[in-house]
Amino acid sequence: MLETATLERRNRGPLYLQVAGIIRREIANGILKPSQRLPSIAELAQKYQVAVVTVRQSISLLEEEGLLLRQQGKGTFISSEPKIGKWLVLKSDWNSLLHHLEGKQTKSLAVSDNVPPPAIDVRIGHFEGAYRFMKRIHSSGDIPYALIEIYLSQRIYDLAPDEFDTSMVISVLSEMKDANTLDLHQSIFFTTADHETANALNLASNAPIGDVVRVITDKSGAIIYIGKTKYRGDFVKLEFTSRLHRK
Amino acid sequence: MLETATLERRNRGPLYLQVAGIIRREIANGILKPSQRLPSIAELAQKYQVAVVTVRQSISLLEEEGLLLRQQGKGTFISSEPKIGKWLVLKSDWNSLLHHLEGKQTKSLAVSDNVPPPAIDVRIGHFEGAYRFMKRIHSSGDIPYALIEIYLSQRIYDLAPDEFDTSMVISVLSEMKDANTLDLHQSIFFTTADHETANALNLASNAPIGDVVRVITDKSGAIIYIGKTKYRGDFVKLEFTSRLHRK
DNA sequence: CTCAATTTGTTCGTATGTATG
DNA sequence: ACATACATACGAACAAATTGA
Repeated sequence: MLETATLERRNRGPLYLQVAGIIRREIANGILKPSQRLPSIAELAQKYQVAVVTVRQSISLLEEEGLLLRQQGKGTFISSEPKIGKWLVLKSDWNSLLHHLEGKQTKSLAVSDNVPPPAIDVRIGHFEGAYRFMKRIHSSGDIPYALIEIYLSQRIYDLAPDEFDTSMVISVLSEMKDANTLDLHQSIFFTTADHETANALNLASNAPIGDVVRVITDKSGAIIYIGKTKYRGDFVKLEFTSRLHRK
Repeated sequence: MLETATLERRNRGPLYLQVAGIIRREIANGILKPSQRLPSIAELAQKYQVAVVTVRQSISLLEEEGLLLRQQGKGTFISSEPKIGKWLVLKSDWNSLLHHLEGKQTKSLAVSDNVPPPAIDVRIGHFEGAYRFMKRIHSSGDIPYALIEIYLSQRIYDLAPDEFDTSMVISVLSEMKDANTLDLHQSIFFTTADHETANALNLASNAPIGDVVRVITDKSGAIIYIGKTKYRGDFVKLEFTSRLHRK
């Protein structure tokens, strides 16, 4: 009885896509490096316990994507300039959230006033009245890398509507008085792109994405900001840095 | 012009799996709530632009997974106790990393001494000599939720080998002198399970996971710890909390 | 230079799975 | 439930390019 090991024969989609996914990820993560030679197709087939033809199909797909280069008689090589594995690094502490706009564009998709706040399954704080809703896409160069839904307390929005409309919301918030009494809560989920996100970010509907929910509360515990951001998994990495201080 | 919208007709696997994935995700994210009634199969087919039979196939799969309950003549309902969407919350700041072991088990998979450090593509710090390698699985109840590979500076390990072998490494580190001069760098990637991770965590090979790389440096900038952790996306969420302090 | 070994490329055939009407 | 079309997975045979003995 052969152990199929890693690959799911049922319910998880075509084998050749699973194999392609594994190799694609190894390239993205730098395990396979540019110009490096892949094991022969026969070896890969042995490794993953699939037919040679199936591996070939995976390889063909990755070649179309520009990640691999095949040479008859020589072997298969990682492209010297794979368009993958170049991470957009987002440092996600308070200070760094502010200046991450150089070379990046924001496009507004939707806006509406006096919206009820979304369900937040935590006891982070309490809601206050109505919120202003804004949906935006962030791009870096040509590449859309995040889809964000913002709920900003209407009370806060009305303090500086023009600025909130044209600038990054968190950036504007940080310029306001009492800004240093605000708390930032970030929840990170690892999931796959839904319908809308896949469209907006030009992804397949099962592509891995990061779902980050940011909630900002003021010193009274009122929730003044909720931001739900979906990041492309193949392009974005988040970074957090902290100094140990024991309690 | 019909909107195919979300679903990929090519190269992304069977339609019924894509549809099942969408519904599964909506349950996990709380968009569809326990005991709630699903739209009729005909409506779903209309919504996703696929054949009725295809939706039926998706529904059957989710019923097998225990997420849905079908009642002839009434409709399809979200299970009242879906085994999904109940998050294991890991607070990932320094203090919280220490006590996150109640009700959780750690199993050691591999250990080896004097290993060269892995490639770290950053200028976080400098390596020092050899490292001790440890591979572990963390479980909560019956559920394995993380696979972690640890590289601990051999110099540090030799200070308290027994404790590092039996306890959580970061926890032991924090008990050592000069602990409050240590810096923690966390990088978070959104990706899909590879071969080994899928096996270890009992996942399909393309399931979404979070890949967190933690690097700890001492005050001289020496890298004393590298931890590469892969978290199950369907079970783990990370939380970060911070207070705004403007510079 | 020739030959053998290796590796990818191409083309059959066949069985099963998937999607639709 | 059935019929049809297409996709997926496998194995096998042979062709073409590369390498090194």
